[in-house]
Amino acid sequence: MRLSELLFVTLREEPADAEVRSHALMARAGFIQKLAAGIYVYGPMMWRVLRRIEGIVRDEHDRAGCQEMLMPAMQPKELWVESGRWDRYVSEGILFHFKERKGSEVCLGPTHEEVVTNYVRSMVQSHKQLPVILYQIQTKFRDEIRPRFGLMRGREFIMKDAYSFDVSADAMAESYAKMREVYRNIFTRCGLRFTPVEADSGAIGGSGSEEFMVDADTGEDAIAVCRATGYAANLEKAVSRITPPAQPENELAMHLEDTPGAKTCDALVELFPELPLQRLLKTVLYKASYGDREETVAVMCRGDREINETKLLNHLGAVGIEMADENLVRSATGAEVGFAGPIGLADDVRLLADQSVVGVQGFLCGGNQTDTHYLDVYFGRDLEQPETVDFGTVQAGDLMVDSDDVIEITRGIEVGHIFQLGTKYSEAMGANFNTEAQTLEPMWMGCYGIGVSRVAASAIEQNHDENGMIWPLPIAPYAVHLVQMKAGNEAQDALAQEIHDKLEESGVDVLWDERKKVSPGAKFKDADLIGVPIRIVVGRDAGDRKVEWGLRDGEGREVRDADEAIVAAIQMVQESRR
RNA sequence: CGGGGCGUGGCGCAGUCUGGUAGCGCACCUGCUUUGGGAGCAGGGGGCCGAAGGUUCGAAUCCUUUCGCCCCGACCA
Repeated sequence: MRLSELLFVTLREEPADAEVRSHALMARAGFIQKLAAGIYVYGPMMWRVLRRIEGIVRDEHDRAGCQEMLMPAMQPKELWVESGRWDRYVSEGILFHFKERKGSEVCLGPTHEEVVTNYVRSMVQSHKQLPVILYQIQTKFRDEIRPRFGLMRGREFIMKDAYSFDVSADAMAESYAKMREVYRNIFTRCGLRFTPVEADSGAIGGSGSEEFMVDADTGEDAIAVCRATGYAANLEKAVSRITPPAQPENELAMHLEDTPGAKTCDALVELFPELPLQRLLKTVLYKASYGDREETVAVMCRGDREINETKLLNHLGAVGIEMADENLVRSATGAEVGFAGPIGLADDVRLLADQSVVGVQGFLCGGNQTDTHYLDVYFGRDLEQPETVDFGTVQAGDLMVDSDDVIEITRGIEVGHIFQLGTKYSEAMGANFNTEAQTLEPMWMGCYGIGVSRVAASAIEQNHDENGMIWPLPIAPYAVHLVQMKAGNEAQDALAQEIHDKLEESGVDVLWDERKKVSPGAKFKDADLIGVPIRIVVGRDAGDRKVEWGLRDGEGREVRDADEAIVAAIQMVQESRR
């Protein structure tokens, strides 16, 4: 492709609203253009990248026996009421929905469990038709609370979603295992460094679930990993072991102390410097909602630990939880915010404890009166230890549950998520099949998502330098950037044309910069910015059939014979497709 | 949802406090020169200053309303 014939515009300055590198670079290079918050135009160059990623996704799915299809983006409310998700998605505000002409309500699909289940329940009647795995690549819509980071968290984005249907839990697990392999292959082929992690299944529901995280410091998700054992889990889900603090030297009677203004653990530590932070138990109040009712929940937790709201939410089985506001704290504790404790809470408050309190004795906790705390409190003696569950957030340095290996915390970008849904949707929506024994049973489902546009953004987050993007060859918009120094020079024109033609004939996509009146410096800057992985420069040695060969990441720069360069490029491209 | 900030040629910004009819850099167009890391000179085109209403002889600038965008926060007691 001749660059002079493309709609190709690069900016010297970064757009003011770009926060992460991938966003800034893609915008500068004209790959994307913002239309509204979290909504982007994919330019021709970007679309080439997305199609490459889609190609790999398709190839791996098809190879595993999955079948591609396409479902509507517009979905009737009725389906979502059937699955029971309408109210939750609407109240969380992430569903784009509207009334159509006749007044019935419609949403723009954020995901397609309902539609695919509806489709399959009428298409599949017999166990003989199972298993089946369907997938599609399509634009999804989510009215994110706060879209940001360019393509990383948009309100409209491209997603591949797949759904498996099986006759039993075991068969579902087999499909799931197959898809896990498909995912590993896809991300490996895309040239990404990634970590599969155990995950919480969230609003989609279900049991087993793993996320595929692209390793990146700018990632929105925190991950707990243990190098020794290979354990890796999303922080929402991660579990660990911590050791209880030393027991107090002598047992004193519980008593109330004045702690004026000491509303935080930090303030209390200053007030009682001899007391270790681990022997300070905070009590955090939450408002849990269950759709039809609400409940106030108090959770005790060690002063040096933090509560994991996802674990709490899951344990409670609530639709949502949020930190209690000032008024609720006052009515539950009788005190201002900052003095909540387990003793003397209002009757309707449910008291729980995180496992970090296990073995803590002689501790400090809130007095449920403004400006007071209890000191030297003992479980068993002064109060019953409340129901104790793991509600804690893993911290760097924690130990594995079943070994003495240490856990560390890293960050990643979630590009894929696979779930075992079980029969949640098939039961709710009556997606049943006839068994060999002539009984009717719900299908066992799995669902599997890949953020295609996010894969592109995370590839740049992982591969760039101060000059621009560096695309992994398998997903690069072009494989070879042919930079012609001086357009109009006879020898250069002839050699560049020849290289271009030979590469294209071999199926290698070439971007040929033959722009006139553009200085060599500008051409190099543009080439660096758009990050095509292989670069061949046709310049002053064109008469001798010599070119400069180099990779965008700076490797292997040398003067080569033109024919050698052609062969080398073809070979690299072919290798990258395996 | 709470707080803060910003909307001025395609992009990045100044001008707003102290009203007088819009400017700079990049990009773009024409010509000449230039050609291995964002070339030089000369000439040129393009903006009802987010929108609506108000104050005024006069509004990018002051007042009111509204829309959009960005950032931070959403309280670990």
